[in-house]
Amino acid sequence: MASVSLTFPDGNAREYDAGVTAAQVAESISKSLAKKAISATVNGEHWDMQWPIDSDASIALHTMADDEQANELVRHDLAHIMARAVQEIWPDTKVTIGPVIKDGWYYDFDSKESFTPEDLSVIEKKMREIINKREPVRTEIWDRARAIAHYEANGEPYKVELIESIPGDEPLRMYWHGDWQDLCRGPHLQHTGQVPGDSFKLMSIAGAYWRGDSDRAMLQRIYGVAFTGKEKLKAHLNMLEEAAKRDHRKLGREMDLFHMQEEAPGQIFWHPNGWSIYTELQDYMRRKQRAAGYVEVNTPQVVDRKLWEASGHWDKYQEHMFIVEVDEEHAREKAINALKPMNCPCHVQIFNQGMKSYRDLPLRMAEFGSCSRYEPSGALHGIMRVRGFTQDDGHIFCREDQIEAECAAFITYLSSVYKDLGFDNFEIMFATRPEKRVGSEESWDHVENALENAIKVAGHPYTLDEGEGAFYGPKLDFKLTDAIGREWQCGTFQVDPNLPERLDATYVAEDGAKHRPYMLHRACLGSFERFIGILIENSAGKLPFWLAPRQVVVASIISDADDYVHEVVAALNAAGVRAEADIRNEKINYKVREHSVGKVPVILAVGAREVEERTLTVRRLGEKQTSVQGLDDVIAGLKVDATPPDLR
RNA sequence: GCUGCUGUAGCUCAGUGGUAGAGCGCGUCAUUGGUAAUGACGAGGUCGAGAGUUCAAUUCUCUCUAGCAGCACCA
Repeated sequence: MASVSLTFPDGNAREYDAGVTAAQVAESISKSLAKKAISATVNGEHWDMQWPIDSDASIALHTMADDEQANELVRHDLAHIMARAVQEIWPDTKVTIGPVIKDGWYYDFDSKESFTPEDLSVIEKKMREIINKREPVRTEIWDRARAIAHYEANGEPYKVELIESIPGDEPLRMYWHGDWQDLCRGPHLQHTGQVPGDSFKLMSIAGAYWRGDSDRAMLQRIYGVAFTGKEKLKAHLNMLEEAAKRDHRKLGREMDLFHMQEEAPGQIFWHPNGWSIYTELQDYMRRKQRAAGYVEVNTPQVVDRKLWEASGHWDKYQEHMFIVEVDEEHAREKAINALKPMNCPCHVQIFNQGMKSYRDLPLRMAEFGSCSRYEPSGALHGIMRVRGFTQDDGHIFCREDQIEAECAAFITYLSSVYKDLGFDNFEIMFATRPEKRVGSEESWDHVENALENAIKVAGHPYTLDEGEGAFYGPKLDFKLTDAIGREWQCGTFQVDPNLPERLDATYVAEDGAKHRPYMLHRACLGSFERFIGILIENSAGKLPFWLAPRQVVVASIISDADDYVHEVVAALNAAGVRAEADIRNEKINYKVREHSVGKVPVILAVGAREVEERTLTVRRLGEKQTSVQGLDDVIAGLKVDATPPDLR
């Protein structure tokens, strides 16, 4: 019999009969390892304990201590165990797919009856029973005809469809957890008892389209989370609780920032506190973009369809547009307009006024552009996804040879803004030419190179998103990471030769002839609405002092201090600090609690001592400790805190 | 838009086929207190909108609307 040489992580090699399984290898080392082992890595591939090894290879055996492999297996086995549990409880249920995702797994089912949240604990209980049976997991390779016949006989049409979409030469692997069987690439654990029964939880039920296609059947998806130990599950559930506490919709109410109501779905009523954040942020952005060489413009909200037809939006984007029909009493013709969903066509109109010379390029045009988009109702989410929003929009009109420098400058600008706003980490996604595209290969080469070079000059790591660019040009998307590890796509940089063409934008070059400029679409925050939502959740409502709507409350302890309170408030306001007096007839404990809940960063308490000594007792949000400081020192310090980062 | 769930006082939520309750908040009064809730009293609701069933609907049914979770979209 042929033999194979297996090399272990410590560098030692051992000979085995060809076709040896990882389980047999583990057995040859020790009984306890054979029991504890969950899988192997063979030549870099995650390997089931049952799979045979036919040629020389490197091998590493895994136990539950190897988090990466253990998580994958536990979650994947739980997907199968859950599907088995569901089919045992509701035998008519048809199974589809159940992949591992971040922190857990899901499985999609087709079932006549809809699952309820109460069903989750029933399913969980059944899953634990299956785990406790410690039934073996086994696997076989089947040919297609047998597999299809099997699933047809069992009334599992989705599995049949899946098999038919798998390339013909690929072997089909079948897995059994006890008697329950599923088509699966593997690997899996050795038996169901290897799944820790106390480290998973079914989370929710939701609809999901078969194969992610909104034209196909709606299935029922059950989500679960799972880890290798119960402490890790607990930590995860705590994190979810923390995220719920930070929810901008909850904080928006508690801090009295904004509200939304039924009469204006997807649009925001900004209250004084929220609008203070908004205008502070906008003032900051205005200074930043002016410093970056932009001119600011403003364009109309209601624009005749003719312009949208010319730009192509009428054709491609109409279902997302608010159409405004004006039927004036004596008008012969009904005017049909649309609220602008984007600012770009309007910016081209400004560019097109008068003759532009190559000397005018690059022309950087910015607008805090209010856009209205009829987003699908299910897409709306607090102030993060709305129908009326304002972009920190900008368009750079330039020549092809200016793209690289403009892109590099934008990355610098964006880094500086994100850093000022408390986000040190962001990721760049570089989306390149898609299959369906316009323009010459040569021009795509140039433009893609320009973007790639710009990223390299910035020295920033990036991820290639191949084939995901627009049909007319490549783009960069900027994703920032918040305080609890969530990612948000905010900034974008897109190269567009198409719209200048459609709207006939030209400039006169050195040769005296008219040429087509490129148009670079770019946004840094994305929209003020979404970005403020992210700021709120990132800071859990404890915004940096300069952005906080209510910066200081001066609270009296006794009414004899009222005059001094007013004096301090006036002095702070004169120094550019948003301060207010709280001279209500309440105890200081009550005032401290109320303003702490309201996320006011600084509370200045004033009693007999402070009046006497002209001092203030300073308490910062989140700190138990207070300190007594002189009036002038406090004002000077807070004046600095209240200064936006770009003005310090 | 699709699947499922939800809509009761400003907020968080109980509850019922015979037109409603709690806590917090709000108002009034008393209390002048030293860093996360002083006490008493009081006001406050077309029970999301419309239709149907019923002697009677906040409760049951349907339609609409808005929100929530996910999907599909996306700044």
